[in-house]
Amino acid sequence: MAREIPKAYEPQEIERRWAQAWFDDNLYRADSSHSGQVFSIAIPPPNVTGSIHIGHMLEHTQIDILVRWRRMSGRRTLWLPGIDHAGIATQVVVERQLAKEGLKREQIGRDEFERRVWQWKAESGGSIKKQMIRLGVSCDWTRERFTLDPPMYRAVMEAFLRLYREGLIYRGRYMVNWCPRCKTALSDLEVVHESREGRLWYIRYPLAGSSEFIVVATTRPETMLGDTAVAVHPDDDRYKSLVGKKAILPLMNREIPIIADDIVDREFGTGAVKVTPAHDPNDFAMGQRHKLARLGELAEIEVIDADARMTPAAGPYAGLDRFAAREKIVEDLKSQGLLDRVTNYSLSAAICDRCKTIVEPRLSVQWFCKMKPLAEPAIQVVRDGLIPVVPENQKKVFLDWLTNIRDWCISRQLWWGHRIPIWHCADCNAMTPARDSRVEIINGHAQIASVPEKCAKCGGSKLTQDPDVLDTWFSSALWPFSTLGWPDDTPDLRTFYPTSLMISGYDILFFWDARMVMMGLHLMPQDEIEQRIPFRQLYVHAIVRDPHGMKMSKTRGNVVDPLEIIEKHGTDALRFALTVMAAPGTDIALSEERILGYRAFANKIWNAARFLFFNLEKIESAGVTLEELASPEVRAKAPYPTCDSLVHRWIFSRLAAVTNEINEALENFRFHEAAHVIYHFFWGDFCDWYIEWLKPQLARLGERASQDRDDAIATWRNLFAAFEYALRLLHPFMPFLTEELWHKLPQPAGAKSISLEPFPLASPPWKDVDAEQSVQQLREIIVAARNLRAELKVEQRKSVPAYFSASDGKLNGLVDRNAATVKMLANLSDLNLMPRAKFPSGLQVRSAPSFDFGIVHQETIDESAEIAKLKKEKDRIEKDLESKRQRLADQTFRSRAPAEIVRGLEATLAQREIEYQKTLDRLSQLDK
RNA sequence: GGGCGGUUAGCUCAGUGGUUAGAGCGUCCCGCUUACACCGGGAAGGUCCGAGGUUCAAGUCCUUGACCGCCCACCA
Repeated sequence: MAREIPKAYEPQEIERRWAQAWFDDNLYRADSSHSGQVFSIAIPPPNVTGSIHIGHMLEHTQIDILVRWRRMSGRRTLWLPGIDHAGIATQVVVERQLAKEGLKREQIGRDEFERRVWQWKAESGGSIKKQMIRLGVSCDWTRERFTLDPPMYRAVMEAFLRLYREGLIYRGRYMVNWCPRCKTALSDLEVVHESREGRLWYIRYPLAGSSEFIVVATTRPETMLGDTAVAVHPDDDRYKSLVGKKAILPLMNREIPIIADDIVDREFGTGAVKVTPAHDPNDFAMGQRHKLARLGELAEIEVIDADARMTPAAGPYAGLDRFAAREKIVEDLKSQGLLDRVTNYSLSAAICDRCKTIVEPRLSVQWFCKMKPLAEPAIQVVRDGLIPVVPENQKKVFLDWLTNIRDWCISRQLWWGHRIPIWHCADCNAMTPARDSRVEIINGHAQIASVPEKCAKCGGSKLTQDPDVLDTWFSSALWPFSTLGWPDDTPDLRTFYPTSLMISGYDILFFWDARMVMMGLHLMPQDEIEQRIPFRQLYVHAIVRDPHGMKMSKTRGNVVDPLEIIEKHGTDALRFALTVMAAPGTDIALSEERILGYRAFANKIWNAARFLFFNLEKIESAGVTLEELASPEVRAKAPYPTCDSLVHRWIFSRLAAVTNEINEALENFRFHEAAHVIYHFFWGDFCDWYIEWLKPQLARLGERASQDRDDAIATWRNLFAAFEYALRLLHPFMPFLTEELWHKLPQPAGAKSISLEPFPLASPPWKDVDAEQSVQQLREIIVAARNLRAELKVEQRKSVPAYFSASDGKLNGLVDRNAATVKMLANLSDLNLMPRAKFPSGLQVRSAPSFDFGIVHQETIDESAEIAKLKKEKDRIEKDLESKRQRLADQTFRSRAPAEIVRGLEATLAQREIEYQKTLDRLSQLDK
């Protein structure tokens, strides 16, 4: 048994050692072959390209706390880890690598490109896993998943094929968000809007056969080349007469109709709008409505291509970049006198979430998932509380989004991802799906196996697979069940689905959480809807901000790297800091000072342990072994009675209370409360009071008298038992520290980890109101004594005599019985109990409603300051008394408020009156 | 345009209608008492953003205003 422990807690080596041990031992492997209550959770899989950031740290900390707590509480617990292939992000990384070699992916081809990505993954993709292991997350690593692994690939194929056959996935030419840099379509969610200063150009469109103009306002003059109409509101008197007439499109000299449509806002600009069906979603819809197709091929004129360059249809501007074209067009309009005016206009720019390039609305052929039918059941389960959402206001956000949901563009023009299992016929253009979802492994990687042999429509054999891959979030949506073996009916799926809980950030509520609910409900086979939901609860956590509440960002330079912090202060300290600040629904302002504070907390506990072991030599020289004091069997029978057991009754009563508070807080995701409770218990109750109070008793071990000796042994046993019990309470929050210390205590043979020990659950029978009250009163008296000493500038080490007067005999008896402790903790040489009236003269006295406490004052006190202070106190009490008396005099209050409240107020008033009187007494003493 | 948060001590934040509103850090005073200076003891510091209202009782509930932040939206 290692008795010597270092003076300061140095977490680095200890944490690394335990993290590795937990991983190597497969300590958190979940068993699906037994019955019993289950707690399961699927990790929000970090991106394979990523590195652990502070958001992961928060998320993993919260999950790990709950997982450790549930596991210790006896649930069969699974936390399933995994990594996401992260389509665009990963592809970008490898493309950059290629660029360094002067290559583009098109040059090396799809197969070679995919090979390169896999190679990259093999080399660098493991770092995030290593980091997670280092964090000590209690995942079941035997069940680790990667979204492109064969079983997952197959699940994605299965989901796609089913939805396709049901008509919920379709292909078509629609307006999508197009990123000209990533060269792929994006879903609406992957486009973010940023407010930017822009311009509004007013352009004159000459009316055909007239010298008049109609002026339109636009933020995007370059699109005018693709205009096929001008639209006005049908009720707009200014333009009514023009509807049905033609305008001449400047620069292109094309005749376009003037149409009327309700969507036009009469207030905006001139009330006349140019219509560009190929480059604006509204205009596209208008084009459809007005069947501009009757104009033949001019209906949707694409003037901007996939690279955001002007197409041949842009005439003289062909080949120019979209923004260069804009400038030139404005120039040309100006020189032709067709630019009416330009105003400043603040607009919201649509930009690619990944690369921040301005996104282009673009017509293209894409795959879509029909959302309305999927959203309805999801709305139902959330609305009806089958999946409670915490904090609850997120529920509304969730439901609003689902209610207004639009179809989801699921195809991406990338090479890294799950390839769409559909084949196109070269002869008749019909589509033929894979025959089933089976996958085969080619070059070590999954790929669809059941390739169709001939076209389902014409029987032709010239089939080519659709080149697109699926949005990464499509596979994410299946995560809670694809990771458990779906579509097969596996023991894991039967045991752990629905998962117990989903914890994720509010930033991916729509990206991920909502889609998991929809897919789970639609694809899982069970009849009962509550068996199909992907998780039984949804906890939405906040984001971590910098010390001033600013969002962390690379450009601001205020990003903190959790791994750096961990190296400096330890994982436990960071975990605790994040936890104690994590009130549901509010963001966290994380500062290094705060982390330092919890590093100090870890050190405090470390040193409490150190104290326990410090005296072992003395103990052993007295012939007592550590096992006798702290073996599991001995601990189990605590608390042990002693001849003066007040403080023991008190600490165990506190433990009982704290146990209930922590369990209840965790039950309700009130992480900050739970952490707060254990913090103050350990530091305040256990270290500051319990240990300090016990010190003299512990020292009595060497004494000959058998009563003292027995008492000392009982005291030691209680101390160890309380400490070990508290370590278990703390373990989910500070896993490393508690594991290390727990192993320094005697443990049963084969005991592996504190994390597999029971978490204190059922309310232990230790509640002792009398002991809590008594210790509270003694604490107040000791604090009053210290307070008075400090005010009188009595030297800290100097022991002085004191006088004490209690308001009642009970308190007097309590102080009498505990005089030794009071004297020790307040450093008093003597404690004389006598009525206030008999206090010797020349004392300085401090008073509380229930007692007076006096010591001889050594120095003259600053009387005027003292008087000022007392007057302030007097005013305060007067105000308080007045308001209380008023309330008590109010008959409505007396008749309507609960009797308990009235009684409480009366009692407080009585106390305050005593305080008031005592304050007046002191004032009159000083004033004379 | 719609919606959601927030405004409480110098700073960052808790606070579940009820008796004298809390924490951490910071500040000030005193202490290296053999667990811990990553410590111990003590102290100062708040008309809970403003205005109305409900209630016996409001930091807490309602209405409204101001300011700050965020999300959503087919804001030419």
